[in-house]
Amino acid sequence: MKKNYTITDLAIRLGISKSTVSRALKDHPDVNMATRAKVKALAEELNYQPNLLASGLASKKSYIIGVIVPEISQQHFFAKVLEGIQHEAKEQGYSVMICQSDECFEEEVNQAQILRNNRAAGVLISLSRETQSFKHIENLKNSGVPVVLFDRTVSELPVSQVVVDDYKGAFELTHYLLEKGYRDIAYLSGPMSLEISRHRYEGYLQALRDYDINTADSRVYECLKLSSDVKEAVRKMLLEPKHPEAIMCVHDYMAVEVVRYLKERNIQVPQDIAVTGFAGDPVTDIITPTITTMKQPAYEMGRAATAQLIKEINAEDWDEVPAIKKVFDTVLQIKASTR
Amino acid sequence: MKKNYTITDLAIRLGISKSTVSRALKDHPDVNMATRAKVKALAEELNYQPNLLASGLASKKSYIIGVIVPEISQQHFFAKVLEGIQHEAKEQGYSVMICQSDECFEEEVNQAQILRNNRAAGVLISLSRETQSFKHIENLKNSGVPVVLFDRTVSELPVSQVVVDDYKGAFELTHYLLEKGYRDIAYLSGPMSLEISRHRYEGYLQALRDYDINTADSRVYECLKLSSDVKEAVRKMLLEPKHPEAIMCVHDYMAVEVVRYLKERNIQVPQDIAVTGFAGDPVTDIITPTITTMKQPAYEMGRAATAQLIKEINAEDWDEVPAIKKVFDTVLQIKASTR
DNA sequence: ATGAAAGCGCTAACAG
DNA sequence: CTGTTAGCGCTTTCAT
Repeated sequence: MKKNYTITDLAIRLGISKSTVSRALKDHPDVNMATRAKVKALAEELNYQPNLLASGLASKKSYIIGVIVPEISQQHFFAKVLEGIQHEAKEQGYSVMICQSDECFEEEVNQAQILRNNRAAGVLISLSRETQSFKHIENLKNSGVPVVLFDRTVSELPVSQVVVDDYKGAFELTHYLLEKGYRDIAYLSGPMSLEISRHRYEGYLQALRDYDINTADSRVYECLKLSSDVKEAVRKMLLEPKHPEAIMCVHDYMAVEVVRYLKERNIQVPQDIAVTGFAGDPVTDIITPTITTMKQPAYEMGRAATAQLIKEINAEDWDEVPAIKKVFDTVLQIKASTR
Repeated sequence: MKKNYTITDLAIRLGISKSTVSRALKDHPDVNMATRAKVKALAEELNYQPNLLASGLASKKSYIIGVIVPEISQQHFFAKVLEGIQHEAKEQGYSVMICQSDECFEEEVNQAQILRNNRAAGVLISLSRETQSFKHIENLKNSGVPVVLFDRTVSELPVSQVVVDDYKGAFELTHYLLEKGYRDIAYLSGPMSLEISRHRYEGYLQALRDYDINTADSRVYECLKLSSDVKEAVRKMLLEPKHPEAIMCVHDYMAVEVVRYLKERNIQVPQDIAVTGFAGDPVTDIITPTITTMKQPAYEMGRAATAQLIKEINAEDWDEVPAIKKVFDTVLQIKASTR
């Protein structure tokens, strides 16, 4: 088991001081070309590996970006955002520490603390569906750790945010259905605790209103747990005298559930009932029928959030970089689940 | 912006020494109950947060487990393994630092180094498809960082491994097809650079041999890049005088591609050609027809790999914990893509 | 049961 | 351009 060499080791072998070694290694300007070369050569030879704990401790800087996402295995969106985050971070010399809250508030708080204790330079968060209190976010900021929220955010929070225009997305999607002649459009909402759920719902409502449709009549179901809630909601709809002409879902994975359930019940999509999703998950292209959806630019959101975070990390000396809100547009993808 | 309190701050306010505070905080046995209580109370009050960089540096210990996966957005398997890893790690008091190699060797080496420089306590790796050299893994071990490989491993490496019996899985799957009467079974392989690809291929071959089928005749295509390779391979098959009765795919995502392409060409699955996958990705239940596959216990593999890693981390004082190889069985899931 | 002191590996003034 | 000197915040003998 080989020893891990330190700058002191290098210094001794070269007969120079630690500081010079340290400077040489990080290409500090005022260090003689010759010595720099010597140091680097030896470092290479001995396979010197800097101890980032030590350097972080001494410099009070770190190159780790923490990320907290609700989950990664159900929603392709998050996986794709992570890809964007990692690419942007890497390009700017940062590493990424990914944590999952499992949609659990307590766990989110926990992860935030761990990230903070590991002295992450900054943290990116997409809120769990349970999150209603934001002390953990304040704590981070108060400790000097910049935070950028993405996708699942809370507008009022004084932190930068990277989102999609959920209201507009849902509005446009509903509008599209209305133009196509659908009138009786049911809506499967996500948990109203999430701002994005509320925004999408609002967009849906407004579009209906623009068509003078009495929204009081429209069927809206809030689905918390996945599969069971969705099936239950659809089952109820089908019991009513007249089933809806279309079912809008707050998320692709719900739309998938709906389509599967309708198929099970031998109801044709879109002939009998149309279905739409939201997110642009690849699965919407795989299922039969393919599902009309609103694509979110996940990868770009990840990059943007990270770029902003790093900006705040760097600017931190002169504190108070204004919190920005970056809003991406969604793109309507018309597929076979609507006609 | 609040100050981050240190144990020194606590010590001064309580009029006791740093060491006592340190001990009290980590429930060291020989520290008076009363003082311990006082310390903890103050820590709570001031919202003291330990600096893990400092403690890691001083103790030469860390509670971070590094993970390197090829990617997370395409294969549900990896996302699920990560879930298992995180749960197990959390239960044992570890945090997880996830990195993606993006199927790129250079990046994998890079991430390994970053993890090492951040003094990860141990590292879990699933190899990129490019990886042919293993110096980065030796480097980790040589630096005293235990490594456990999972899924994409290399048997010869002297490190613990957590895998599925790929040979057996493919063998059984092929056997199942043969029993069902299929004889002309084409095979879409993954990159032969990966051991799992080779093992699955071997299992396929052996099953054919057991049925006295001339394997020289069987059509095998190695697919490297996803979509294009798969389509090309299937296109070729269809140009031949007689198309295969079944197409086995090394992975569910390939099977999905195949099914989509066959549908595009108006070829019935399974009536004209049967298709099978491997992994047990949820998408195999969503696509029409649903795809027969071999389920891998991803979550359990994640947990097992992590448990083993932590065992090695802890045992490390008395070095040379024997490297183990944990082999999980796969489960055949018969669905609509075969009859 | 507690304190003093040394040091983990590195950075960063400050001198020269 | 380079060396000296202090720490960063915490752990850990070794005394007491």
